[in-house]
Amino acid sequence: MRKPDPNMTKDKIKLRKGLWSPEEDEKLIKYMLTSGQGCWTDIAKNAGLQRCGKSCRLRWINYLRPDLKRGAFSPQEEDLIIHLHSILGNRWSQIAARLPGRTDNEIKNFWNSTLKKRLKNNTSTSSSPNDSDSLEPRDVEGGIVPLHTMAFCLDSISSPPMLTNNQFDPFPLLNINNRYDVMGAPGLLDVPTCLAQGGLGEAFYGDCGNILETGKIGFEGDFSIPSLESTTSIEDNNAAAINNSIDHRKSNNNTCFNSSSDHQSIKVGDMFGLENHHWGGENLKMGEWGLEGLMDNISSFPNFLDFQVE
DNA sequence: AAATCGAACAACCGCCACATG
DNA sequence: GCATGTGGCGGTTGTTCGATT
Repeated sequence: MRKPDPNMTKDKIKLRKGLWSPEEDEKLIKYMLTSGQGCWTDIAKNAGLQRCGKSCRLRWINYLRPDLKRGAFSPQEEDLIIHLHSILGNRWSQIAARLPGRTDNEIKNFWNSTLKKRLKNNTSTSSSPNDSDSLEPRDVEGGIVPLHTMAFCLDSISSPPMLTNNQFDPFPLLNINNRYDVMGAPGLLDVPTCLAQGGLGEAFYGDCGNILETGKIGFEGDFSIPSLESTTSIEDNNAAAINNSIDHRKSNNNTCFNSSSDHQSIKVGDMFGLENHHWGGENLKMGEWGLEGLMDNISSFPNFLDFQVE
């Protein structure tokens, strides 16, 4: 972490609360995309925002970040959320990490407002144990947990795409060369940590960020992600992401996930330039209940390659 | 047209872990 | 070891907006 700023308490100004205005959004976006470095308190100050750093961070992560996908959840995403929740419980950040372009807040809201009720209705007659807010993971041995889902979640990504010098990287968590994070502490986060914290959800470029498929893990269906190298350069992606970030307040009608034809499938190994590499450095809190061990078992699970949406 | 209600979403709050002096 | 600042997370509350009456 960063050392405390001794000036922090001196010039206390009245901090705004509540909804963000478009002007505030614009300020934050511009600052983040031009010089988004430093701790969030500094960012808030330097961007000319009368907001606390925490508020800026939340606004950026949940709403302004260029790689966010907006719009309704697809049936595949819903299914995945349900599956993941059955395994992970209310660990929204970890669930979000497995849903590219989605935030924990978004998923949490979706769960609380929609899925929970739907499951409740569906299970009101069957009294399925799956309907719960329990933080406890389901019993894998009982065969309820879809192991293929877990396999999708936790397969490793080894190395991020490289950017050349002076390229702005709106997703610096992935930039192993620069190795600074949005919060601005150089080298604060190494890549495995980034992936552990941000996970796949923050690991993909493009405004759609559809779910990956690897050589080992894939989906049958509409899941794919745009290739980094296929149709656009990284700079193009960044520019598009910037534009998208500024524009998406006006039109939140992305239809990602709905059209597989728009995207090319990509293997993670290709994407990151490595094959058959398993990254095992995630300091998983999940390990609290033996998820790592679970994953070891999953790799031998016969059907874990397939994700079938009923 | 106005009032009411509920769903969906945005943002805040409190807690915790971690880094630093 | 302690105090402090910061980031991250999950729970909760507040706000907006469309549907219904």
